Amino acid sequence: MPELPEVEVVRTGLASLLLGKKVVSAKAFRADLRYPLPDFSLLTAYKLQAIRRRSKYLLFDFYSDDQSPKTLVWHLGMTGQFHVLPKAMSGEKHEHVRFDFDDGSSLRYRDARRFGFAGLLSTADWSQHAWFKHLGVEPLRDAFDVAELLSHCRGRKAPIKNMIMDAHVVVGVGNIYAAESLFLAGIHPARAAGRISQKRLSMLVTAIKTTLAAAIQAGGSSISDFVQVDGKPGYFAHTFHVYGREGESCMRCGVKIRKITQAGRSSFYCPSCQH
DNA sequence: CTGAAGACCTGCCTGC
DNA sequence: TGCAGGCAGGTCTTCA
Repeated sequence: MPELPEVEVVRTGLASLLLGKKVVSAKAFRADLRYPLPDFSLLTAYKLQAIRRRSKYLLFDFYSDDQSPKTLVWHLGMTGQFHVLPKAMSGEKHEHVRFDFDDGSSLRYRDARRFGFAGLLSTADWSQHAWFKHLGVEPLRDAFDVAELLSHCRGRKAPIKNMIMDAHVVVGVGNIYAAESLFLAGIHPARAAGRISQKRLSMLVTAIKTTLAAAIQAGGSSISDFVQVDGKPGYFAHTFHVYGREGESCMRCGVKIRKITQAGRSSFYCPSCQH
């Protein structure tokens, strides 16, 4: 389900419901998702102190009075969903993990395609884990600027779309927001990254920040099966400029939107507005 | 090193 | 109505 904005919306939703609660029990209903799952029962009697986000990962910080702090790391893959439901409510289809808290609420993880994954790490050194060690900058931070992007693009022949979707370069930009950002910046998705002027890369940096921030503001736009943490369907209608609009008219110039395949993924663009 | 392609899974939509 | 085929938000591994 998620690109960065959706993960951020899930983060704030879960934080509003669960911070300060103590884990009474925690268990998985299968041994693995994408990777083997950790022993969630180790979190019993821990309290949830904070929920952070790095890239598309959620970081749940737990503490206890007599044991060292732990950080539960979670990636939602393509179809992962967290719901907070009453403890008594029965499990849903594809529910793989549940955490019960001391106030009677219950956090459930569903994931039809099981591309999600989780790990239980020490709070002191989670960032040294292989999942995080080589990640690029956060797109909404000041550290993501034209100099940073230029340093990765210089001399590269790979298409710019692949470059901005590469988590070593900048994190959190998925297929949908890559397409939308490139439209806003007027850059063709297949253009070689090393052959784009600094001025246009600068516009791209701004477009990525604007697009992601707007999507977070809208409550996480994109996904047809996006569901809010209270379990209610939470599909926020959102009009994209190019994503999913093959054959329809460009909102800016009227020319028909085209679709191509890059690195096995669909790319949408306006042949008149993007070069 | 770079870049492309395949793999992991299930659900849903399209077309015959 | 049934069923094969294609496609889907992400990431990692393999191969040329």
